[in-house]
Amino acid sequence: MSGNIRQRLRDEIENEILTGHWVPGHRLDEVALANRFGVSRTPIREALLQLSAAGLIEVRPRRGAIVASVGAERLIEMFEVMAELEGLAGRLAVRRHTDADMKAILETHEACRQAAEAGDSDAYYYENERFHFAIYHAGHSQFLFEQCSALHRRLKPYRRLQLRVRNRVAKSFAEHEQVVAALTAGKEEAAGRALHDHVAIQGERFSDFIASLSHARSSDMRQSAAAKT
Amino acid sequence: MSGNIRQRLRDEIENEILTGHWVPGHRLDEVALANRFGVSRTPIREALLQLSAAGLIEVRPRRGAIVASVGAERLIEMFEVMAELEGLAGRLAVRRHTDADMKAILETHEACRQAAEAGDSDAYYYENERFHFAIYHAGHSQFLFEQCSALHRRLKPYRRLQLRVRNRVAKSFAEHEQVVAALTAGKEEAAGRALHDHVAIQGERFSDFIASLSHARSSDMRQSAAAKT
DNA sequence: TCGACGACCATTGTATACAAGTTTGTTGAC
DNA sequence: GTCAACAAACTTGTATACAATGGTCGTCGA
Repeated sequence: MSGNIRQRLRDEIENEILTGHWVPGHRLDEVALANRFGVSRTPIREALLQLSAAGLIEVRPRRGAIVASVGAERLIEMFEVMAELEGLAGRLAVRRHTDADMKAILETHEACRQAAEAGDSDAYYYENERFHFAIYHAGHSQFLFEQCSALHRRLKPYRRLQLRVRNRVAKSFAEHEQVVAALTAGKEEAAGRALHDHVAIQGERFSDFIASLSHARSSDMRQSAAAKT
Repeated sequence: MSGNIRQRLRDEIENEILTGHWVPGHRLDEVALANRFGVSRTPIREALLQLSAAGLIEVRPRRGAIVASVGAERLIEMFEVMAELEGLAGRLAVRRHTDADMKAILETHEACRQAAEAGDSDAYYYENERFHFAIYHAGHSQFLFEQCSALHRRLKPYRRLQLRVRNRVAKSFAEHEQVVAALTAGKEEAAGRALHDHVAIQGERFSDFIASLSHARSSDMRQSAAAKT
């Protein structure tokens, strides 16, 4: 139970950020975190530096670490890259999937269907994640799997918010159906395109979506600034 | 001149790895590095952890850090992803490039031509890098630029080795010509495909290439093991 | 009353000390 | 002679102390 402490800290802090519990711009106080987790500053610092290397936080020399703020343009860029990688994963999945891979994909697809029909966006959010990971896995490229996973996790909070938009769950599932159809038919290009568009469509709608989000954030910051005084 | 020490250490160590000065599997001794750079273990550890987050080294709890060994399959996977991202960068460059972007691309292209005609593979290696970065830049996607840069740097040593293969420089330049032609003609898909294939072709040839590389490495290790006794 | 300069305090960066674990070498027994 | 077990030394992980810097608050002057 040593050496894993840093790992645990990294995961906990990462989780706080990815769940949106800490707003972008939120300052990460080393001593406060050390007290909270009952450790010294050293492992905290090491965890923070790892997170900074992953791009989740920004460390400004002598001025502490803050949760990285992801601007609208950058978010769109990230979805753009994600779309490209998902497309690749889809094509590779068609070429390389085993029976077990396809079984896993179809199972998660069915779980998505149930969540979608129940109108349960939180359940859909969870099953959707499993569906995509099943496809990454079926591509049989460890590196691509890691890249996709990292980006997927990074975009998690925004994806979750978007699923709450009216009808988005139903549309998302319809897109999944196309993906599955192409996969089972063994149509490489179609599967790639379907997955690409499935992700890209989310990025494309973000221009206006972000506007409301950054609005909410600025009110949050006003709130926390007021609480500080 | 503080807080940059860690950055400097990170870059120095990263450089040692990327230039192939330290073989995969090489153990990174914290005190040795601390002595070498004239600092304490703390900033060394922090630099190492950042590198581990970037995937350049592996840290095994209580057992120290080693230079990550990149297996043949993984290397091919990385080129596969790189090809995909370069393709995207090419297509975006067609859509979004400014006059200055195109000027930069053509300039580096000409520099490549001169190096290729001179048969100077080292110069070509350098100019080739600038050429690709110019294209990443022309895509006007900060995130994509970062992803491409990181992967490009990561694959640097292998690319350099490959350029020494007979005729590879000439063939590489011929591929660049196609890329430039598609870019100037404004053909998005063609540019994307040309760049994709330009990178993918390198990965595809690695199966046999790696065999000789790992052979050379094992003889290196025998050598260093002999030197140790 | 507003702005600028200075001092103090809070927080980060680095070093060192201490604890815990892994590896290696030596010794003994089979 | 070889294998195993124990011990010591070396290496990593964590805590704490100290140094350095940036921000903030207060005071003084215009």
